[in-house]
Amino acid sequence: MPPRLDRKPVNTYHHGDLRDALVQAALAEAEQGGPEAISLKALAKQLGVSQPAPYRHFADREALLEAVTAEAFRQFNAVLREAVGRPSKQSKLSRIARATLDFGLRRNGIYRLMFASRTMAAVAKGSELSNAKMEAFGLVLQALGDPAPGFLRERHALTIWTGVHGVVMLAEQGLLTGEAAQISIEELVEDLVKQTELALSVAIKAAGGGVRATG
Amino acid sequence: MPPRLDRKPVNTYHHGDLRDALVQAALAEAEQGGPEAISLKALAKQLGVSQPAPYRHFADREALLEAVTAEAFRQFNAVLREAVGRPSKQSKLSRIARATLDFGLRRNGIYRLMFASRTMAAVAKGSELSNAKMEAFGLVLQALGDPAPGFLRERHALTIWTGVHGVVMLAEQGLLTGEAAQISIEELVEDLVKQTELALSVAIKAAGGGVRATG
DNA sequence: GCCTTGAAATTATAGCCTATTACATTCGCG
DNA sequence: CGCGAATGTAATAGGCTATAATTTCAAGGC
Repeated sequence: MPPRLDRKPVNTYHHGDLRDALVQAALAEAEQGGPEAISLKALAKQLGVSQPAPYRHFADREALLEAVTAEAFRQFNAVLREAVGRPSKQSKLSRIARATLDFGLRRNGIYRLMFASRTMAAVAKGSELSNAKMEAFGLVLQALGDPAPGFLRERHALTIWTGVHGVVMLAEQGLLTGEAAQISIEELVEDLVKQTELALSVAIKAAGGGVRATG
Repeated sequence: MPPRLDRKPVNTYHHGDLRDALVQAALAEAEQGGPEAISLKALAKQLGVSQPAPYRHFADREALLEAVTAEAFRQFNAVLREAVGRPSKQSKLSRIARATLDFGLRRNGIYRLMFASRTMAAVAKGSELSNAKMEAFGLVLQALGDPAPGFLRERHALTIWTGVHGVVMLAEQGLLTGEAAQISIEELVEDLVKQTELALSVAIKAAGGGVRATG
C-alpha cells in the first residue's frame, strides 16, 4: 500500500503524492469525457511533472484506469449505502435503482468507466477493483430484503442491476429520446422496480411448495 | 505488389471499391477487438493502400465507425427479423430477447460498437445509422404483439430492450460470472421476458378502465 | 484519338499519444 | 554522513489520426 499522505503540492522535484494525484485528476477527467479522455501525458502536464513520471506509479495506462475505476466504485458504493440507509417511504430497491440511475446519468463519464469500458474485463479476482465491484452488487442484493429465498434474491437483484444498467447506457446514447421514447427515463426505472417486486412476490408465493435448485 | 484482394476490384492504382472494403474490413476487425480495435492505418495497410487513402472516403475515423455501425445494425436487424419470423413455440418476445442476447455475446465486439460506444451519441436524426437503430427498436415493439395498448407496448419494449442490453454488457464484463452469478445468463433473460409478460398482462387487465396518457 | 478534368491514391509531414531506456535528484534510514 | 531505493527527468522510439501538396488514372468532350 502506498502511504496516503496529506495533500502536499509543496515539493519541487518530488511531487509528494503523485499516485493519488493522478488518480484524482484522472477521475475528474473521466467525469467530463469518459475513459477515453484520460491521457497520461495530459495528466502529467496538468500536475506539473514530466510525461514518464506516471509510469513510476502505474505500469501502463490500463493500470491507472484500473485504479481510477476502483476509486469510482468506492464513491458509487458510498452513494448506494447512503440511498439504502436514508429513511424513505419508497422501497429500498426503488431507492437503489434511482440512486444508480442518478449516478449513471449525472456522472456518466465515470459510470462508463465502471461499466462500459474494456478495463473491467480482464481484472483479477482478488483485486481491490474486483472487491469494490462485488460490494456494489452486494448492496443491491441487500436491498431486496430478507423475505426472498437466497436464489430468488440473487436472480432479481441481477434483473434490477442489468435493467438499470441498460437504461443508463441507452439513455446516454440518445436511444431513449426522440420518437422511441415518450416515456421518461424515471418512469422506465420505476416500472422496472415494480415489475421486479411483482415478480418477486409471485415467485415467493409459488415457492411455498417445492423449489428447484439452480446450478 | 500486394496480390489483389478477394473483393471485386481489378484496378491497380484505384482500388475500385475502397469505401466498402474499408467498412467490411473494419467490421471484421471490430468483431474481434471491438470499436477500439479499428485503426485506419492498419486497415489501409491490410487493404494494400496508403494510410491517408481512407480519408478520401471518410472525413475522419468517427465517420468510418458510423458507417460500420450502420452496417452492423443492418445485420442485427436481419437476425431479429429472422427470429421473429421463425415458427416457434416460444413467444415472439422471448425469441427476440434470445436472439439479441446471442448476438450480443457471440458478436460482442460489434455489439459494443452498436450499443456501448460513443459513436452513437452524436449522430444525426435522419442518418442511415439513426434509421437502422430505429428499425431495430421497431422490431422489438412489434414482437410485443397487438394486444397491448400503444403506450404499454412501448414501455415494455423498452424494458426488454434495456434489460437484455444490461445482461449482455455485464456478462461480457465478467460481472455475471463467478461468485455473483450462480444463475445462467439464459435463465436471466428468460426471467426478464417472463417478468415483462407478466407485468404486461397485469397492466392490460388493469387498463380495462380509464387509462392515463403518458407525456 | 487527344486532352482536359476531377476523383482516387500517393508521398511527406505535423502533432498527439503510449511506453522504454538511461540518467539525475531527493528521501530516509542506519 | 552516506548510501540505496524511490521518484522524477531527458531523450527517444513507434503508433496513431489527420492535413497538404502532388501524382496517377479513367472518362467524356472536342
